[in-house]
Amino acid sequence: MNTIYITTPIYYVNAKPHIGHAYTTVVCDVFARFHRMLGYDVKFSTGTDEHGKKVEQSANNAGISPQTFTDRISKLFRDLLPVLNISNDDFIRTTEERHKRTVRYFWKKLKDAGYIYLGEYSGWYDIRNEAYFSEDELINGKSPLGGNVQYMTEPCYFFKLSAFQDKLLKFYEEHPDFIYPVARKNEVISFIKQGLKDLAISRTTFDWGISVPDDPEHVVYVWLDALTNYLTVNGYPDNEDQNNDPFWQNVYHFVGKEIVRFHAIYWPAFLMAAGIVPPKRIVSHGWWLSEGEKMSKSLGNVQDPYKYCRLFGSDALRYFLLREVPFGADGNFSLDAFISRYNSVLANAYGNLCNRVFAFIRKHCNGSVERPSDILADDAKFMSDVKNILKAAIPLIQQYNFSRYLEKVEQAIALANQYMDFQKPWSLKSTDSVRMQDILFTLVEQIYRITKFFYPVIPIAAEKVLKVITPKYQLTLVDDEQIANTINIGDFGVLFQKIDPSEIDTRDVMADK
RNA sequence: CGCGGGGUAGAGCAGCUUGGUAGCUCGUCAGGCUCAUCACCUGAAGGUCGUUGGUUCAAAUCCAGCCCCCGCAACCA
Repeated sequence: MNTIYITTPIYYVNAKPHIGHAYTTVVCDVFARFHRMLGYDVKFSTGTDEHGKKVEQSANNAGISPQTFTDRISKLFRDLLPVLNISNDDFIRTTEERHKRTVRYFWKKLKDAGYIYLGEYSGWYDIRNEAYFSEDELINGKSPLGGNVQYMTEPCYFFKLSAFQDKLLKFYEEHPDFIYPVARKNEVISFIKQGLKDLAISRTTFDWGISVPDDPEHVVYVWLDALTNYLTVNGYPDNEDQNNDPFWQNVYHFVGKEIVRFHAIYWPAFLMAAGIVPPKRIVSHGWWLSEGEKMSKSLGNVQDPYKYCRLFGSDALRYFLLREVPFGADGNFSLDAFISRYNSVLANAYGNLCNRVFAFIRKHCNGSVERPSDILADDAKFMSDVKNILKAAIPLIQQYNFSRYLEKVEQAIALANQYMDFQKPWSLKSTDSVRMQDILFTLVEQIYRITKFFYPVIPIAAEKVLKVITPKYQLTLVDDEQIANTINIGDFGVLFQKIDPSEIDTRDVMADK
């Protein structure tokens, strides 16, 4: 059996989830559902990254302990999952015992292999902002953050990243699809070619982190801590032989473009040092602007995924996120565009198609249609056109091209509407009820096929439709499944209620300040 | 010479890897249908594909320069 292990990044608990977090998670969920339908054994994880100085400070500012603080924010991320209808198998928190154990084991592994050494970190330290800067970053003798600086040196563990420069470049060459898209890969390569310095992987200036084995003065650098979550979820180190693990061999890390470097450089280097094969794919997506501008709290334009789901349903948000922007590129999230796509595709084209066909069968065929004994040329063409379009859609998902995949699904929907208009079953009510039923059966059968392809993106609506057609529907894309020879259509309401733009205001969907 | 992304019909985008009738959604206009969520179907108008030059029988697509717009610049999620 084919296996695949799909991960979201673990989200930093410094702020509550916004549309960007929802996006990454939804992308992974669609990818996961799609692969399940293709018969893959899927492992799909997400979670929260909870250590680090920023979290410690935020907790202090809020007057609560870091653990209480992270419990609170982590819950917001966890609670978003059912709201978005996410089918994850695991939710990992870096503050969990299982993870701390993995990180310490992994650290020792790197150390025993000789890739960790104790050294000194020095630089210009901004005391007020607790951050180091290099000489050329200083502005008029002050830090870029405006604080006074002094030259400081502190003990620090380093990872011998410099030893991996050539190995990484060789690895990319041997695995040309490792980083998607190509633009990001080129960035990574040019970054490495500038030269890799050893990486500081411990801190002594704060406590909120996983203590370094045998040296509790230090806590593990948050990125080393965070990246290791992918191993924790996969059962490491109890399941130590990751190189022969079917999930690890097929792990896809979906990430935002801002963290490609950590996943495509540091992470493979850490793994190589520990004797574990690097992940199979780093798949990077772009960022969302909000109403044409960078999302920011001060502008008050942070799009709130909870509010979209509450107002329009998770299917609608999932559909919009995947359809609006070509995967990999930046996109603009606007309420107008959301409503426009929702109305034209979900309500008008697809929802109305289901409704007109099902309502017709209930009104004029006593709710039941039989498989036709005669297939006319028009029917055959319609069926094969739909089949060909849907078939062409499958590789698009495997290329992460979600928007073009949905374009294909929409093309198939348009074909069905065209077929019905052209065949005019309503004109046959009193003249040829057999032909009329044949047309409707053909339509239902194609709606069934199309809906299965729509399922990974809009699972709730799709299951409603499939269930109306047959209670024994199968969530699979592999076989050219035949539906029953008799179809009974039960009660069916409006699938996607149209949105009246005049009733919705951007204030209804922005996060509270 | 820091790195990267982008500039295609009124709006928003695809197409560029593998050169060869410029496509989609919304909007506009004109028809059709009346099964359906005033939905659906057909047709039309509208683009010298940022700019200049080059390669080629042929360039939105390849190459070079230029002009705008937008991100990112190593302990930072």
